[in-house]
This record gives sequence, C-alpha cells and structure tokens, in this order.
Amino acid sequence: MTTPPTTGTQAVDRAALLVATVVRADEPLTFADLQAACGLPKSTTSRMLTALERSELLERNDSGSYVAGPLFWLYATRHDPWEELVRLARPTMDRVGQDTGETVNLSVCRGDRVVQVAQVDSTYLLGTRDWTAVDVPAHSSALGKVLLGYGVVDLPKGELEQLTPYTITDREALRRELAQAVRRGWASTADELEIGLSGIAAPVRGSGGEVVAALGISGPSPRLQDRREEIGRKLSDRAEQLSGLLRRNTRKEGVA
Amino acid sequence: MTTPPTTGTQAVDRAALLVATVVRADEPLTFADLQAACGLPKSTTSRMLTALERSELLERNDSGSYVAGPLFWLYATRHDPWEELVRLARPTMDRVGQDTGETVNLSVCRGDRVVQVAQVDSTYLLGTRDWTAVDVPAHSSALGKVLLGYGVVDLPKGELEQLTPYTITDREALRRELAQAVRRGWASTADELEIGLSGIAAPVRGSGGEVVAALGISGPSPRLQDRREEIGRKLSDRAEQLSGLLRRNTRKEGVA
DNA sequence: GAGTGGAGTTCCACATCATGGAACTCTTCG
DNA sequence: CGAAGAGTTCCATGATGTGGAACTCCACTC
Repeated sequence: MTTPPTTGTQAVDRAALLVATVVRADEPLTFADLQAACGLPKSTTSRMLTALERSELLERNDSGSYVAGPLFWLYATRHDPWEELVRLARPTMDRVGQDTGETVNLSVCRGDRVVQVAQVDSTYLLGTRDWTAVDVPAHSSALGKVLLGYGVVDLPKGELEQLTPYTITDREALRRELAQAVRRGWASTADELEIGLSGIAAPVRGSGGEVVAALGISGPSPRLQDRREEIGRKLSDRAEQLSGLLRRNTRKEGVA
Repeated sequence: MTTPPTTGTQAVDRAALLVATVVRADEPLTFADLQAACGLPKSTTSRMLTALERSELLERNDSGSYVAGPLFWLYATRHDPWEELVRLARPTMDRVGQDTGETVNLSVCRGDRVVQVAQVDSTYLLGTRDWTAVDVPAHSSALGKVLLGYGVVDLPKGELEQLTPYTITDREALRRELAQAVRRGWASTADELEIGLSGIAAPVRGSGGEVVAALGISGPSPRLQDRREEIGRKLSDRAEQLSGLLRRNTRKEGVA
C-alpha cells in the first residue's frame, strides 16, 4: 500500500478515493475525517474536494460535511438496485404463494431499514395487505429477524419498540431467538407485530454468499400455528433455490 | 467555455466530466462516445477510464461500454431518492383520501417507467389494490398521462398497448388528450386501463418548477363519473400546495 | 491468408499541472 | 483580546499528467 502499481493517475486516484470514502461511509464526513481517512495533505484535500463538489460528485450538507453529490442522487432516481433481484425472485415467490396460499414478501435492507420490495398476495380473503414499503420495526417481523440475524441490518440504539404483549423487547432474548433462527435457517414471529399475525422467513444469499434479502410469508396466526416447521423448511428450501439463481445471474460484486 | 476559471485540477475535472457524462447519459457509452463527448485525446481518455474503472466509479458492461460503477449501485441500495418526497406528500395524500374516499397514489418516473411511490388506500370496500410498483403503460393511467404530458416520461417506441376498447392508442389523439390535460391542470382516464376503473391525476412540481411527480386517485368509474371535474380541480389544488412545500424543502437541484 | 481499417493501449520526451509546506484568513472558544 | 483550529490560497518546484505517434488487437473483406 505504499505506491500503487500504476502510473499517470495520481490525481484521479486520489480524487476517486475521496469519493469512495464518502459514499462508502454513508454518513457525512468532515474535511478532517476525509483528510485523515485518505492520508492526503490539507492543501491537496482542499483542492480536490472543491473540484469534486464543482463536478457534482460530492456535495456539502448544511453543516459543511461532505456527502455523495447530485450525480449519485440522479443515478438513484433512475435505477432500482433491486430490479434484478425482484425479477429473478418472482417465480420463486409465486411458487411459495401456491405452496402456502399466504401473502409472500421479499425484503431487503435499505439504509438501516427493512423494506419490502416485492409481494405476492394471499389467495385467502383474510390476508396481509399492501405491505410494500411499510416501515415495520425489524425485531417484530420474521423478515426483519432474518436480516437482523445475519447482520444485514442492525438493531436500533434505544429501547426496542413493544408493539404487542408478545413483542420481544429484551435484547438478550432476541439475541437467542436470532441465533436459533440462523441455526435452523428460518425465523418466525407470532403475534409480535400485530395480534393475530404470524410470519415465517428465510435468508436469500447473493452472488458472494452474503445474505442480501429475506423471503417470507405472513398470515393469520391460527392458520400458520401448526405449519410453522413445515413452512419454515419449505421457505428455507425455496430461498436457497433462489440464492442459487442469484449466484449465477448477479453482477460480480455484492454489498460492502 | 474555453478554459474553466480554476486551476490545479485539470485531471480531476476531466475525470469527473467522464463520470458525469456516463451517469447522465444513462445508457452505456463506448470509448469513442466518451472521447467525442468530452473532447479529450485518446490516450488521456484511456488512462482516465482505466483509473476510474479501478476506482469503481465506472464499470464496463459485457460489450465493453462504460456504465456507472459499483459505487453508484451501492449508493442506490442505501438511499431512496423519493423518501423526502413521500414524507412531504403524506399529509397531502391523506387529505385527498379524506376528500374523496378513493385510493390515492403518488407516481414518479424511474428510468422510463412510471412507478407508484406512495399510496393511501380507499375507504370503500371496492377499491384499487396494492398498486405500488405495478408496471402499467403510461398512456393508460391518469398518473401516466400527467407525466407524459409534461415530458417527464416519453412514450415507448412501438405500438401503444390496447388494454381495453377505450385505451387511446392513436398517437395523435393521445397528443391532443395530453395537451388538454396540461392546459387544464389535470388528466383523467375512464376504462382505459381496465374496464370499470377510472383515474384522475395532477402534476406535482419540484423546487425548480419542473414536474417531478403525479398525484392522483383511482376508483370505480361509476363512482367517479360525475365528479371528474370537481375532483380534478381539487387534486390540482392539492398538488399545487404540495408543490409549494417542495419548493421550500427540497435540495437545491432537480432532475437533469 | 494477406490486407485494411477501426478501436484502444502503451510509450516516452516534454512542460504543464498537481504538489505540499508555509503563510494566510476566518471562526470559535477561553 | 489572544490562541488554537479548520480550511483556503499561494507559489516555487519537479514530479506527474500529457498527447502525438507507434503499436497491438481484433473483425472484416477480398
């Protein structure tokens, strides 16, 4: 890491390093943070940051820290990063829908939230409704538990929200629950998000083997009560099939 | 535009120009495209593109053309560009829901598609269902007509899909319809997407005055039939209020 | 299979352009 | 009011990026 084995690109490399540092950090970085992280002299850092800001690759927030610039925002308005995932997952989700008759969901982590990116509706009259983009605390849904268990999302700082008397709010109890879920390959909830609502979910792995999403179903607790094990295993299988698909079809790299 | 009034940043500026060109183009650009677009000598272009690729700011697709690199993708997985819009729009949408009782939707353009980014459900039993992220031809929905009318999305190349006998598939007729919608400030559809389904929508403007989204309702045609005018004007008002909010709250720049 | 042209990479002498230490300018805080 | 911190500007220096030309690698064509 002394001198890159390349030539004629010092300035560009350094500039790119600054941009990459900001984007990967995913939180505003101050001038000093950046200077330290990249190990560049003050004057160089200053000159480059100014140029990058002018070019819209970076931008300063109200407090003067650097964040990803308008070009990144523009890119995000035009590209759905989960498009491919959803496309590849659709057949699997349909099959799960046929298997169980329940509402099927695919969740990923966006920032520090769990979001639903695709859904197949229940065939029953009584079913979970438009779930997409609903913001639900991770520790209270099966999908969330999967993503938590594999470290795709982190628990929020403060108290864990108690949504029903059954919501697990004790961090230690939750840790055990998550560990178990990881061990057996699927997670479940019963009445923890809403009385009467149960969910079961399993991890989906990306091309690098890292967990990128959770595949799950949800429905009325009475209907799922006795099929937990069976559905859990089924989901786990289906999720693994999907993971196989992704391994073959996805772009080279995963998430940082 | 002869010489930028800045100094000591030629390399970075040029590199940034290459990246910006690729991101804004939003389609794979060949080496030659880039060289031409940026007016740089071959050797410089080559050296820089190699460096940018190494830094993950750019990436080459299968056919060797350049596209936005992994850093952009990473950013997109973490940030929802419509988060702010949805947050600001929520109260307005709720109000529209109360006004009309119908399903309320907020749509934007992602790439060349119209996507729903937020929804308030109908209070009626008979209502439009989970609509979010459903892919519907722009010319057959009111929301789509608004975005088409203001040039936020473009019509697809080939034949316009005929979904019902009432779908407008004649480009000239559609052009007139869109012009009228723009003139009066709202668009509507009746049985053009699905028999029995009607929709009404109005444009929402961003901080720069450009149309960035469409606010609309949809419901059974019989229920909307006679209230078209009234709801259209109401929606237009609400959308304008929302636009006012955005003007004050949104980041400096809009869309390219 | 030699011949041609287009597309992109590598080379290298040159001087332009980025470099970074130091001086300078604002703020902030004691 | 003085001192320290944070960031910008200056400028002499030479390392670094530059770009024309030569070169390589295809993909076609006759």
